Amino acid sequence: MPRMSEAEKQRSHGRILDAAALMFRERGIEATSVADIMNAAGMTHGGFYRHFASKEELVSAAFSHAVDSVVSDMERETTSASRRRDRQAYIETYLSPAHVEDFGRGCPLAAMGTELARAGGTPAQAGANATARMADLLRDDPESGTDQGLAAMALLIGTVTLARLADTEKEAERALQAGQTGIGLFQQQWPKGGP
Amino acid sequence: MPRMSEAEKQRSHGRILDAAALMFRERGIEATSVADIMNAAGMTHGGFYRHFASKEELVSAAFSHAVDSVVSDMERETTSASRRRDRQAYIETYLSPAHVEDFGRGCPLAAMGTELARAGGTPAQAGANATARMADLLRDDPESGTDQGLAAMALLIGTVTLARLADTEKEAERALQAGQTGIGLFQQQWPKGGP
DNA sequence: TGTACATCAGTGAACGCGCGTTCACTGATGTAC
DNA sequence: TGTACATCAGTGAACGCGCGTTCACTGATGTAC
Repeated sequence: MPRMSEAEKQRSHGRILDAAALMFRERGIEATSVADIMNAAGMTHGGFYRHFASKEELVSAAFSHAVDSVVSDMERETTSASRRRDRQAYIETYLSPAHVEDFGRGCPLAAMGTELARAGGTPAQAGANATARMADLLRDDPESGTDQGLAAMALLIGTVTLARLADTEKEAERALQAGQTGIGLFQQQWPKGGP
Repeated sequence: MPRMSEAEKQRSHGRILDAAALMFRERGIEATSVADIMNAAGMTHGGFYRHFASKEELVSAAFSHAVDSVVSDMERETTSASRRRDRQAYIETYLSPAHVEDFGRGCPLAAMGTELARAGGTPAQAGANATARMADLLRDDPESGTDQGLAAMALLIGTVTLARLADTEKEAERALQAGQTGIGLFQQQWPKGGP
């Protein structure tokens, strides 16, 4: 059957990235094998190394791919009003039971953050970039410091982590509610000053 | 050499638990093998199953052991003044560069939370228990709702997660600073009411 | 208190298995003339 | 436009390796008399 055309190869590449971005978040990096991902992408494992030099390289690429898919829509907004609307919608989705249940399509930092930090190197760097990108989008005002976005990001990640551990839906909802209240406080009461 | 006395066995059991609590946090659960832990505890891997029925059982036990070591001192405090002092000291230590660097002796939820949630079953239940325990200790006032402790816990976990991803010390410090400011807001401005 | 014996904590080889990676192979693609 | 040929995307078997778990074995411990 091989060889495929260049266009076909790029399509394969995209399918690998999509599958990896989903499965790494769903099951974790260590628990997901190269063969698992290639199967999900409709290929056998042997072809993997025509696309990536190693699993570690795929980890960075798939993580950044996942971040793009979550964030790039918001980055395109131009007016401050539409940005604010997007931000509110994002927070609402983030702190929803659906997000708690769906690791695979959820926040890449919440799903992979700790594993990336332990991995160090390129994967951790991709994580640091994502942090900056997402914190900037969550930043509420030019008047509040950049820290406000960072704190909001931290609170969102921590809240979803706790909600995912809860053994009942009710406890998960309580965690989400607490996170929501906290975000509200950050938006209304964060000390002004600093760029 | 075998067989050891009952007292000796209990000491071995403690060493396995200590090693597992350290290594699971340091390297992650999946990345730590039963043999690694037994070696660190000064034994060979074969004896493991005289102590635990499976690796999963050890995960729950070691996690709870880690939580105990972090939390039981605080739970012993009786007066509300000494509790408050302990709480402040705990938060300060939590949001320190030392904690960011030291996975192994740090917060078990920050190190293992996501992995426990994915594991489900007993490990996730142990995580849920720990959440309740720690959130209760972080709760600032009888006047603030229980949610305040939960939000504080979430912010702490998220902050350390982001700080651990940072590629420079300066960025890590910025995350910790943002978390500190957020905690301050929770303590002073959290809406009153609720049990 | 002394003796005979069952128990069982820890050892180290072995089990089947799946991992990340390599490689000879295939045949359609893209290129040179 | 047609032909000859090098390229290389994807296949599937194979590599060495470490995993969680099992097991026959050992000898000190704890127990029964």
